[in-house]
Amino acid sequence: MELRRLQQSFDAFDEAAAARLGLNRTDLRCLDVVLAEGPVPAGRISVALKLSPAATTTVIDRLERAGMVVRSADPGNRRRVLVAATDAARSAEAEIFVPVGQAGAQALRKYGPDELTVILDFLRTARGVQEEQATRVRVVS
Amino acid sequence: MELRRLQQSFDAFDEAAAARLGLNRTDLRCLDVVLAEGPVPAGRISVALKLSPAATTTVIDRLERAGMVVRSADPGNRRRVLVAATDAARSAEAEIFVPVGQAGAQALRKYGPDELTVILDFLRTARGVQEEQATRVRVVS
DNA sequence: ACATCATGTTTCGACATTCGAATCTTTCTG
DNA sequence: CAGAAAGATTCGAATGTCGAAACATGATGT
Repeated sequence: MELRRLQQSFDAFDEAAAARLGLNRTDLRCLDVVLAEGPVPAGRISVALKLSPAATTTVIDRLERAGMVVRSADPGNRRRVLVAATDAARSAEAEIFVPVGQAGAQALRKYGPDELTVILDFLRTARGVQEEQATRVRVVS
Repeated sequence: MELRRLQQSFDAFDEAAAARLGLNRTDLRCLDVVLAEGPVPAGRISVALKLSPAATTTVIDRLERAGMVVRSADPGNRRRVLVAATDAARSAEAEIFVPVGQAGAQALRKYGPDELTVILDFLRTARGVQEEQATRVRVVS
């Protein structure tokens, strides 16, 4: 299946990006969340990454040591720790991730509206199949 | 992007499949290779999974202990160890993985030839973009 | 033949990542 | 205002991975 190869190429990109930044894959996913959602509480990262609170703490530790995020107390709730991206993280984003979106958008220009509709429908259909099969497999039959 | 969600759904399926079989994700990928390629030498698994030889040995150990594969000496080259799937593995395949392919094929029936062409072209284009960006990121600039 | 080198896998010790349970602080509730 | 709940961290244990060394087998040159 061609989808398989696409998956592998995503994997290869993530791998390359992580290596470039000197991070592991988990840290990279965490950074992605922080960049996408602005300052987020640690617990939010925990659920987004499906990691235990303990593991999340150490992920944030590593990113902080790498200079990619900073912790700050939430003024409205001092139990919370807010994690925010640093300038270094934003510049990494600009250098590594933004061009991917641009290249992707560029590549899509060759398709007409009808074709884009088909593509979008396909993506949703494929996702539907995967989710359906995942729940089937999860069932304790 | 919708591709992101598709990726996540693949991830969720793999997660569910691994949990169902009581394996970790690496072991599952290994089993996938063995099922797909018939009896394979351990070194082949090592490169397919991008794991060190040492790690590969322990992956095979775990799968063997789980009753999913068996080791046998390659008659033509006794340094080699051939890893083959067991009946238990084939039945797991039939129960978990085969239906995914069937459901996928079924879902594709709603598209006409032209639409399938567009979809295939898109998948290849997307992969091209990802690979291109991966090599860009890998460059030591 | 045979010493030497190359190939393929395994063993061993070390390191990194994750988890569960316990702890600590802050906030909510009766 | 005492006790429970929420949010994050610390600690020790378990798991997965690696590099280097070891081991067995096969290939090569003289």
